Amino acid sequence: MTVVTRFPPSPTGFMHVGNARTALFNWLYARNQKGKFVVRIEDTDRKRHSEEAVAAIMDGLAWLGLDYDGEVVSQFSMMDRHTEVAKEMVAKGKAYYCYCTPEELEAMREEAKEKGHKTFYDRRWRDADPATAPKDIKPVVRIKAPLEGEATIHDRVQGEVTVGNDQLDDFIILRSDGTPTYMLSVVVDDHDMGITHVIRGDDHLNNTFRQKTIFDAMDWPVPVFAHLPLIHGPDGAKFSKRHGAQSVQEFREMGYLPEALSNYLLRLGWSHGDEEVIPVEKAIEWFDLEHIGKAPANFDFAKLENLNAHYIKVSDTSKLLEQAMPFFKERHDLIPDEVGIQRITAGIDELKSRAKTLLQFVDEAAFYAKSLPLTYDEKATNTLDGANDVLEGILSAFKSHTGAFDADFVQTTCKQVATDLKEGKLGKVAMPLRAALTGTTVSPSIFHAAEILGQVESCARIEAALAL
RNA sequence: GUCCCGUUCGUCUAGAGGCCUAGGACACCGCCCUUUCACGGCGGCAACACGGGUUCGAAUCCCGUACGGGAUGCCA
Repeated sequence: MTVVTRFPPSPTGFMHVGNARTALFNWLYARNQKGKFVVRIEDTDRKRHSEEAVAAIMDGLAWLGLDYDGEVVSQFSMMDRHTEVAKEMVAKGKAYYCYCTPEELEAMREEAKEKGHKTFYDRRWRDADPATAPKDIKPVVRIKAPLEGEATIHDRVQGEVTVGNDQLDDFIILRSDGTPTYMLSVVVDDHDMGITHVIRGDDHLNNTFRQKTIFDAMDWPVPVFAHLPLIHGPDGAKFSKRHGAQSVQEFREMGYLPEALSNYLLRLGWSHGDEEVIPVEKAIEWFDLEHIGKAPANFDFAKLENLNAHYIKVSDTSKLLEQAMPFFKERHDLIPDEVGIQRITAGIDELKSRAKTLLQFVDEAAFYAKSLPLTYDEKATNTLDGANDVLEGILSAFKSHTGAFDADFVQTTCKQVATDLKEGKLGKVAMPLRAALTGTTVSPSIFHAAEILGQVESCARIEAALAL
């Protein structure tokens, strides 16, 4: 049997990291099992539906590298089929029309709550005579849930879970306007699409028992279920905007690499012994349902950042540069030209090893691509202040130099100037040079940076700093 | 209220009755490297929620308590 998993987002306008993780787990399981991974947009609620919202989901999937099989299914487009199934259930005596108004239902719930009972619908129309139906009320269709006994599901994560049937009410499968509810649509679609494994958030665990009654009523095989615990914010509360970021697009904007986010999300709740850094090929090879944890996990930005630093280090240079381009524009109003890119590439190892995010990477690489006049931050200005003797010393040595202009030469020069002017304190020389060359006080090895900038550009930058 | 699920270092986790003096990673602290900030290397701090069982032996099995989370919609 071919495994078929699914990702069924409702189009909310962005892709929540929790959703992203669910998608990732489904995708990994399908790929591990050489099965199929399908995407179905849960757009039956037309009020919420919009093309942009769908696009945001697809964008998130693409960014994370989660490719799907077949066409994206719109649940809305399957509506006739859902309605048909509901009618069939009525015909088979598995469901019935209920003429209660929302107001009546509300009153029912209120009363039950006061008496401390379950706030269930009291099933007053379950066995009522259809002849007594009011003509002016459009009915809903309710399922006939089993009245006694208990139901058990064998969840691959949660284990065996049993709930008494007295906990299930006759929930609505068709609204009074004739549209199907989520509970019906999921089951019909999962069946029709041949979904074999339902991997989703454990907020659906209770719903599973409701859905099972539909599968049973239609005599359809029940898929394998695996309910993942939810992700919480760093403080243990529900993960939301106030924690800094909640959608994958926000993480992208913060300079995280998709590989890092997906590796992080994978380890949040799933493990493979002591493995921490798990490239996607290994993830596919190793992924299973058995090692998914049962406890909810708190999101930790520091650990994500650490993984991100790792993936920046090992990432392909041209790919990294491509991803960094928008950030150069955004943060430095800079579009690195050919020379800039050459210099950045020459210094890429240091740049990579220092950056935790693409934002940091861009900030530290920008000086290579900038042209005069540079802007100097406050610390750089202070460092430059009163350092003209040092800069002049370096400048004259640079200008009269005729051999290879490399890091060794620059370092030797700085040491000489330090000996001559600063009692051998290299920092007193290297820092002003750094400020002059980069406009900041933090950068990779300034000796190496000078080599990359070259003799001409280095001299020009020193002269510019002297002219301040 | 009722039902369901969960609980190992600050955080993510390993752990399937003896391998546990509880392992790894991140964070944190210290040292080394060093022109800055990082990277890197080495070392350190730090946990089985609580109470009862079962067993020769329990982080691992059972029961209870506490604390978290979820469900209880003509939302998905």
